[in-house]
Parts: sequence; C-alpha cells; structure tokens
Amino acid sequence: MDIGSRTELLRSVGLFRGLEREDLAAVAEAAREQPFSRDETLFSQGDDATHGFVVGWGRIRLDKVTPEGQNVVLRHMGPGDMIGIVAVLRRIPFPATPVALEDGLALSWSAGRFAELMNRFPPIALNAIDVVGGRVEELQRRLQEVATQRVEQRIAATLLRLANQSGRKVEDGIEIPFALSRQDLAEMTATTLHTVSRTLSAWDSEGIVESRRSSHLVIRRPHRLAEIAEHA
Amino acid sequence: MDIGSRTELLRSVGLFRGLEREDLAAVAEAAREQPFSRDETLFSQGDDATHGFVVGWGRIRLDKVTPEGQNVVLRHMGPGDMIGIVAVLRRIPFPATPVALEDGLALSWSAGRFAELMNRFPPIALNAIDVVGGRVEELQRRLQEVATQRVEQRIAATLLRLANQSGRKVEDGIEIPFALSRQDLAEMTATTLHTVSRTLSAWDSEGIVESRRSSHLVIRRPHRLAEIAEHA
DNA sequence: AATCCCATTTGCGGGAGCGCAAATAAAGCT
DNA sequence: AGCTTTATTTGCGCTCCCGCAAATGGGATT
Repeated sequence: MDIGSRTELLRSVGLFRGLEREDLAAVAEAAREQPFSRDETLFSQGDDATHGFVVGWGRIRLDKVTPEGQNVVLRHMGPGDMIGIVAVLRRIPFPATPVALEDGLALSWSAGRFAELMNRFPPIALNAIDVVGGRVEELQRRLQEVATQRVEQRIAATLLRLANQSGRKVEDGIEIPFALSRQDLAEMTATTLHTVSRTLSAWDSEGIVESRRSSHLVIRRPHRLAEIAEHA
Repeated sequence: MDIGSRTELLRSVGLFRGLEREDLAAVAEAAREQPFSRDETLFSQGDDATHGFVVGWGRIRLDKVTPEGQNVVLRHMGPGDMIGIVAVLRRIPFPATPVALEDGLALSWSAGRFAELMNRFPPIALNAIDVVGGRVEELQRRLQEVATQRVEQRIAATLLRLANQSGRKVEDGIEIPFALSRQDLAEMTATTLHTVSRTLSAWDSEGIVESRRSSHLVIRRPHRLAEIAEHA
C-alpha cells in the first residue's frame, strides 16, 4: 500500500479531520501497516500500550473480560475507527482486546511517533477529545439501556445500532454483514445466549428477522424492531 | 475569591496539570465564579453548552434522564472535577444534568474563552483526553458490573467506590459525607429503591453498614463489603 | 403539639430471565 | 464421506428481583 492510498484512507478518519493533505501524507508515512486475519487479536487486554491503531478495513470487536473470565463486548469497530490510542496517550495498559471479525488491515504508530504527530498537528488532540467524547456518550446510553430496559428491548436496540453502523441493504431487508453469534449478542446486551436464542427464534417465526445459522442476520422489518426497542 | 486563591484551586485540577503558575493565573483570571446551593442544577440536559465548569468545592451528582423519564446517575463529582467541558468542545448540547448535593462553588469559562485557553496552553487538550479517557474506563467498568454481577454485589461495589472517592474516616468506619437516598443508590446500581432498602436493612442488622434515615451512611465493615462485591 | 409530607420499610405475589441439560443441526477436519 | 467439534434450540424449574400496596417513622411546617 503506497503513501497515496494511505493518505486517501486517512482523509476519512475522524482523528485526523482538519489536516491538510500534505500533513495527512506525513501522518501516513509515519504509519506501519499491520494486516490481520479473522479471529486474530491486534493486542491483548493488559498489554503495554506501545502502539496506537486505526482500522483501514475489516471489522473488529472490542472485548473486555472480567477477572472471573466473563466477557463483555464493548463495541464494534470498522474502517476509520481508532483503537488503543487513548491507552497510548494515558500511558496505561490496553484495557480491552480487539478481535478481528474478518481479514483486514490496520495502520499503527508507536507511542513516541504518535506523540510527535500530536505535537506537530494540534488538531489531532482536539479530534481525539471529540472521538473519545463520542464513546463516553455511547457508553452512557448503553448503561442507561441496561439499567432501564428489558432484554427484548435491548436486543432490538442493539440490532438496530449494528444495522446503522454497518448494515447493508439487501433485497429483503438490512443485513448485518459479519458473523454474529448468539453469544456475541448476549455479551453485547448483558444477557445469556439462551435468552438471545429464544428471542431471535420468536422474531424469526414472526418474520421480523431472518437468522439462520449459516448466513448473516437480516432485519426484515426494521420498523417493527424499532417499536419493540421503544415500547417501554 | 481572589485570583491567588483561584490559582491555588486550579493547581490540583487534572485538566490543568503541567501548567506553570503564571499560566494557571491566566486561566484563573479568565474564569467566572458560580456559586450554587443544594439541589440546584448548574445546567440542564439538553441545554446549549455555552460554558464549561470546574468544581471548586461542594459535591455534585450527574443525572441522565431517559425519554421516558427514568433517571440514571452517571457519576458523582467533587472539587477539581470538570463538568460539561467535553460538550463545549464537541459543540453538542449538554447530555446530562449536574445537581448539587450541597452548597458549593464552580468556576466557569465560556466556550470561546475556553477555546482560546486550549489554544494558548496545549497541555490542556492532552489532559482533557486523559480525564475523558478515565471516564470511559469508569463507564466500561460499570457496564461490566451491571452486565455480569448481581444487585447485592453492585450495591456493595458502589458503596466502596463512593467511600474511595469521598469517604471520611470516622470513629466506627467510613462515612459517605453527603445525602444518599435509597432512590439515588438504586439509580446508581440499576435496581429499584425497594431492593436497595431491603439490602441495606439486611446489612444494617448484620452490622456491615449503619444506615439510619437521618444521618449519613457509615460503612462499618468495609472488608466484609468487599467480600460481598467480589464473591461471584 | 399537631399535622403534613416524604423517605423508608416490609409483606406478598408474580414474572422475567437465568441455568442446567439434552437434543439437534451445522460446520470443520481428515 | 464419516467423524468430531461447536453453535443453536428448546424444555423445565427455579431464583432473583421487581412492582404493588400498605404501614411506619422522621423531619419539616404551621
């Protein structure tokens, strides 16, 4: 991947918004390419934060495990999302583990390199605040959801959120274009895979979603799902 | 309050860490003082973010209400904490409402003034990332708690957290030095005031806490509480 | 001191969702 | 293709916790 393509990629990355093309090129040049394949982890929770990453392509799930070994899915990331950069800046170990859902490519910068870049291009710091602020908002919303809504509503809201973030229009609805197990959904909605399975089974037979084992999940009646999510 | 005292105050504020004394004085000078009294709100969720705040003294509870009117307590804040500054920087309406738990004083800066200061003193932006990163971490931990632990554990963990943040050693334990209703605790732990009441009653008769209606809550056996919090 | 107001307590019943366990069905491997 | 491994489904019982309702008791107000 040449510098030109990298630069092009970085143009749509929120973290580098407001940088001139030549500045972007400098940022791109400082990057290292890190390809990853399905099920691989970019790093592990607890590791020293030596590098920060930006996703080039491919989808990634961010996991956090409790001391007791229970897992919680914090978020899904895709092209343009930054990973681990806050940990780099705060000089703390990575607090979570990013797992690749499909093959892809990330760009990375060492901690020192990244500090240089931030120094040289002040907008980066402001953009970082914006991005992290967005994550705070998202987490607050999820906390609110878990605190006030029932499981069915949370699953519905989660599917709609995934559809908004990464959904693809297909013939008979909106497809979630990556593997999404019951367990994954359970870890996203603070419930068990059993309850997720029962819920999706019911929705499947009502024609709200199509969720066969083999293929990706398809939301057939998004409007109905939105009703379920909102109906307190 | 003169500039000297303000400067002294700002010395211990994370957001301004690394600034020289004279820089702090400039920041202090640009601030406006905003006293508040118990039960007052500094602003309301949904308001335009025209000012950012830093708590001088007094305790504040940060509330977020759902469209359906249910409330969730996001966090408690005290001296040195920043409030609303991320909303100012992101140019979004305030996403929550800070309610004073006791009389106190905040310093505030207008959006424009704050932007100037950040421009003039680059460390502020980096510190802001650090602070917001810390909030992300805290929210992730709470999400994990709500997702994986039972009510009793969550209440125990919350009391311990409050004790760590603001607890005062007293003769027979650690006191939470501000009003804390069952409803408040319920909104902090994603449960109902009934369940909180039942739990605290039980703990009271076991001598783990002392929680009479009139006075502040006292943790008598923190170690036991930690056991409850951890015992999966 | 009497009254009102509100937080808290507590009983009781019910329901949402968990957890175990076994059946079923895909997908991957050799 | 046959076998193993892993994901999903589904039944069943049970537990935790909610939600209603009524009682209790302080604190504040007059």
